[in-house]
Amino acid sequence: MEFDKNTPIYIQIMFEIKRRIGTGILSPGSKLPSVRELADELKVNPNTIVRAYQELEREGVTETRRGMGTFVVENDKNSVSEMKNTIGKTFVEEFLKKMHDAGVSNNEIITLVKEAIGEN
Amino acid sequence: MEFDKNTPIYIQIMFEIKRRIGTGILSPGSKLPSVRELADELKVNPNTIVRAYQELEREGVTETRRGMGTFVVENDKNSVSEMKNTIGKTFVEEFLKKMHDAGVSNNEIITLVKEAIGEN
Amino acid sequence: MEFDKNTPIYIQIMFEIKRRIGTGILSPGSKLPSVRELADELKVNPNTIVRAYQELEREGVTETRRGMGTFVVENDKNSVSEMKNTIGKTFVEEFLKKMHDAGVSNNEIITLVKEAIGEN
Amino acid sequence: MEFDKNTPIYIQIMFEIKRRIGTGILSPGSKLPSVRELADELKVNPNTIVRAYQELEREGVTETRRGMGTFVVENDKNSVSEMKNTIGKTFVEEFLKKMHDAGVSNNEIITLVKEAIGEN
DNA sequence: GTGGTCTAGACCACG
DNA sequence: GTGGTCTAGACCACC
Repeated sequence: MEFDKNTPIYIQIMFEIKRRIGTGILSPGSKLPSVRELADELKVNPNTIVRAYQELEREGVTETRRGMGTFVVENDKNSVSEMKNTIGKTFVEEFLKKMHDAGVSNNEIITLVKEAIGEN
Repeated sequence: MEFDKNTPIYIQIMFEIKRRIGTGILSPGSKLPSVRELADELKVNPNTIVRAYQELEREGVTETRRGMGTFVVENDKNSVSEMKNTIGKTFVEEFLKKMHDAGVSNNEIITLVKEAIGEN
Repeated sequence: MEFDKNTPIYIQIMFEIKRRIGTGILSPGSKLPSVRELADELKVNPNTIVRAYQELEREGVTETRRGMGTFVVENDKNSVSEMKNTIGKTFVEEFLKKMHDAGVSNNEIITLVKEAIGEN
Repeated sequence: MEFDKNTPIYIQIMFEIKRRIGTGILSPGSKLPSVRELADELKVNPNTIVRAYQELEREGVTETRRGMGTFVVENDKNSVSEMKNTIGKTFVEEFLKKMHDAGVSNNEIITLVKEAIGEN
C-alpha cells in the first residue's frame, strides 16, 4: 500500500480497513490484524495503527474485546453494500464541493464523469 | 470568502484565484489584486497572500512583474474554458480512483453522483 | 557559516545542503538536521530553514517523512559525483553564456579562467 | 533583449551598455541613446534607464553633458579590449566563487569548462 | 506603489 | 520531537 503524502497516514489506514469491509475482505464479526502485524505489513509506526483503530472504534465501525483484539462490529452499517455506500457518499460529497468551488456546473460534472469513465 | 478550517488558507486562496480565472472574473493578462489589497480584503496576513501568489507562479498560472504587481499569465492553459477543464479533470480522476479503490463500480458511481446532485 | 548579504539566506542554505551532499558529508538516505537544530546552529529563524527545506523538496533533492524529519532522497542525482556534476554544469553554462554575450571568445575565456585560478 | 527574472533590470541594462562598448557597437566618446529612446527600445520604465545611467556614471563609464545627453567616457578603461577584460573578470570571479562553494576543485573546473566549450 | 525576505513567536497535527 | 501554517511587524530593492 502506498500512502498519499498529503493526507494523514492514520486516515488512509482507516479507509483501507473500510475498503476491506466494503469489498468483503473483512466481514462483520471478523478480527482485524493485530496492531503489530498491521504495522509490520504497512511499514508504519505502531502508534499510527493504534490511532487509526481508536478512530474506527469512535466511529462505531470496530470494537476491541479485551485480550482478544479488535473486531469489525456486526452491524447493518458494516454490511458490504452499506459500507460501500457510506464511503462512496463521503467521497462524492467531497468531490462535488471541490467541483462547485471551481465553478463547474452540475451538468458539466456529469459530462466529465461520464467521459472519464468511458475512456477507461 | 470563508475559509475551511482544515485546509491551509494559502491553498484556498490559490483555488479562489483559479476559480476567478475559470469563471472569467480574471482574464489572462489582467492584474491580480496587490498583496496588501487582498490581505485586507480577506482579513488575512499579507505573508499568506505572498505564499499563495508564489505557489501560483511556480505552477505557471501567474507571473510577477517587478514593482508592478502580479498578473495572470497569457496562456492557453488560462483561458476560461481550459482552466475549468484542467481543474475539473484532475478532480474527476482523483475521485474515480478513490471510488474504484473502494470497490464501487462505474454504474454505482454515476448513480451516486446523480443522487447527490439531485439532492442539492 | 557566514552569509552573503546580497542573496537570500534560504538560497544559501540550499546550496550549503547541496554542497554537503556533493562533498559526501550528507549521503543519500541520511537525515538532515531538524529545522530547530539547524536554525540554532546557523543562528537563523526556524522559518528560514523551513523555507530552504521546502524548496529542496520541490527540487526533488530531499523528502520529508511525517513526524520523522527531512531526508536526502536516494536518487542517482544525489550521488556525490552526480550532484557535483549537476551543479557544476549548470554554473558553467550560465557562465559561458554571459561571457559570449559580452563578446569574449572561447580562447579568451580559458585564459581568463586559468589566470584567475593561478592567482588564488 | 530578454531580461533574467532574478537580477535587477537596471543591472542588466548596465551590462548591456558595457557589452555594447566591449563589442565596439558603442565607441568611447559616442552618445548613448536617450533615456526615452532606450526605454522604448527595451520596453522598460524610463526610471529604470535613468537608474542604470546614474550607476554607470558613478562607475565612471559614462558622463552626462547637460542638454546634450549621456556619453561614453573617453578613457583607457573604455577601450574595447579593456572593457571586455573588465566584464570578463567580474564574471570569472563570480563563477569561480560559486564553483568552489559547490565543492568543485580547480582542476575539475578547467575540465568542465573545456568540455562545455568543446561541445559548442 | 509593488513583491521579497526575515524575525519572533504562536499553535497544530502527526508519529 | 518533527515539520506545517499563520500572524504581526519590520526592512529592503525595484519600478
